[in-house]
Amino acid sequence: MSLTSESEDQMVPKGAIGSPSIEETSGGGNFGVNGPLKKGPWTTAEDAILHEYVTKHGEGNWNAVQKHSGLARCGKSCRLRWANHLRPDLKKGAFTPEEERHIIELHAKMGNKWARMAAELPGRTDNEIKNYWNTRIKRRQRAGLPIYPPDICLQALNENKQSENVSNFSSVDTHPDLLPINSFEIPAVEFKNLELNHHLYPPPLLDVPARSLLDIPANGLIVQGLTSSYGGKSLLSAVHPAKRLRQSESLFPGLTTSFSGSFTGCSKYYNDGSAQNLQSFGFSSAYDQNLTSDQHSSSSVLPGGHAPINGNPSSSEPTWAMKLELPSLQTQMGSWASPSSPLPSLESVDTLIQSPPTEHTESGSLSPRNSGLLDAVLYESQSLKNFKDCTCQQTSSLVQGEVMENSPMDFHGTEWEAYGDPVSPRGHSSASMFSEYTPISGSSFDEPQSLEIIPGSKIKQEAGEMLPTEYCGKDDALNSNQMIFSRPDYLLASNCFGPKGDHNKESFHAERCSWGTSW
DNA sequence: AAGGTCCTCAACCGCGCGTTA
DNA sequence: TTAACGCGCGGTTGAGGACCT
Repeated sequence: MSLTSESEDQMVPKGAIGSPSIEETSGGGNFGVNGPLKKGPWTTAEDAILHEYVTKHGEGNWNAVQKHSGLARCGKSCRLRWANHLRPDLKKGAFTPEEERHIIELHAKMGNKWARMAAELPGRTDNEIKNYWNTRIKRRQRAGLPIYPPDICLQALNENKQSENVSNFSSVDTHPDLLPINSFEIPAVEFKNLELNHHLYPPPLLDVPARSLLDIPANGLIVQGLTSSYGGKSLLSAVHPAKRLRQSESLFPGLTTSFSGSFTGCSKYYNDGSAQNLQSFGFSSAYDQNLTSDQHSSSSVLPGGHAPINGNPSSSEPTWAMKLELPSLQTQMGSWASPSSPLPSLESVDTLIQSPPTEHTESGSLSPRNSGLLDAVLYESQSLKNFKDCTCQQTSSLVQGEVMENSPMDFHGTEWEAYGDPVSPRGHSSASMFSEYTPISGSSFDEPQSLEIIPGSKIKQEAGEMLPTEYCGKDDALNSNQMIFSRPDYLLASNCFGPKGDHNKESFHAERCSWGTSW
């Protein structure tokens, strides 16, 4: 589908550089110095003009290209064409297996940071990578396969842990901005939205969307930000600012919203009758205790100042569930597999679910954090204090929750099997799902809990005992299994989107086997 | 062979950030 | 201080080829 192979090259006469004679089918109402700006596929003649111009004048100042080259293309279009097709250092052709592998690894670490990924793949463009990934994702989702191979999960986990060691949570003490990024940053509103919008998702249609939702990585970016100052930027820099403002606003303002209540819709939706469990699984209590105890803190804890600014009108699109953001495994690794960031990725949820406006979005107020003033810092400090004060309560409440009805062993045994049924809309206990998060949510900053003491870690260990080693390779079986269990898709799929006890072992095996052949 | 569907990917769009005047 | 501009990024769209019935 080469654009330059088009036979309409004549549309732009050779030697048109400097000539305003390029016009023909102008796509839109935009006008440049050369008349209406053209849109659509580039012709070889246009390519030649652009190439010549850039060769002569260098890259940059793309609007000048449009002005001086005679191209009836906006600077933006010129830049894109050059970057994606004309650059001399571009590597054409299909991705090599090595490149594919690298992309997977990079995505596990970075999420949808296409430009960054492209920087790691010489000769490849962000657009190429993005298209490749999206295609690949669709394929795998159709096949009901996991997005990441276990070894990459493991690798991402290890890297994430390393980076965590470099900048561990001690930084919280000195970096108030990081404090907010903790396990309590749960997009309760998102779940609320699930309820609000569940009518959009007739159970039969859940398969793909649910899968997509689940495949979302937790907000690894959060961890990333915490642990490795991704790209030299601060914490949430990895999260698209636009999204933070346009979508996330609605994520957190409703932190006072009972998580259980929010998820009730989900459980109800999936007809697994786990609403009760959800309500008591402890997450809600943890949330409520911590967040509702201080509404300000609920918004102040929002990383990057996600505090609601308004009703977030832009996030009302009902298309939320169809988004396929595949979050970074780092997210998964960090947020799901490590005690430090236990909760579902804010970004992933954020990205996946464009929250419709809710009453919560209005209930929120600007977080003091956003002010950048001293009081914000003080406020931050207070929030931290409150957080710590609540930690014990939360933890205990979690333990006491009905979720405990699910013994770890029981829970994990079935969950694992459930993982193999990625498209099963039917339910598993949502409560059990949260049981994994819960422990983490109750973790304390000043207690980088060991795996032994956090329920989540215990779960992992048990999971590892139950998992077939061949899935991940003998040596890494345990770790890989841990990874699997830390995967958001696994967690969600097994807990929220299917009734407990209703598992598809065939699917599981199919998926398990797929790892060895589909990469 | 024709029609329909799926898939790929180039290109566009909207947005935010940084710089500059 | 702020508005304008340039740029880059990520998400989405749609044309066209491939495949299927």
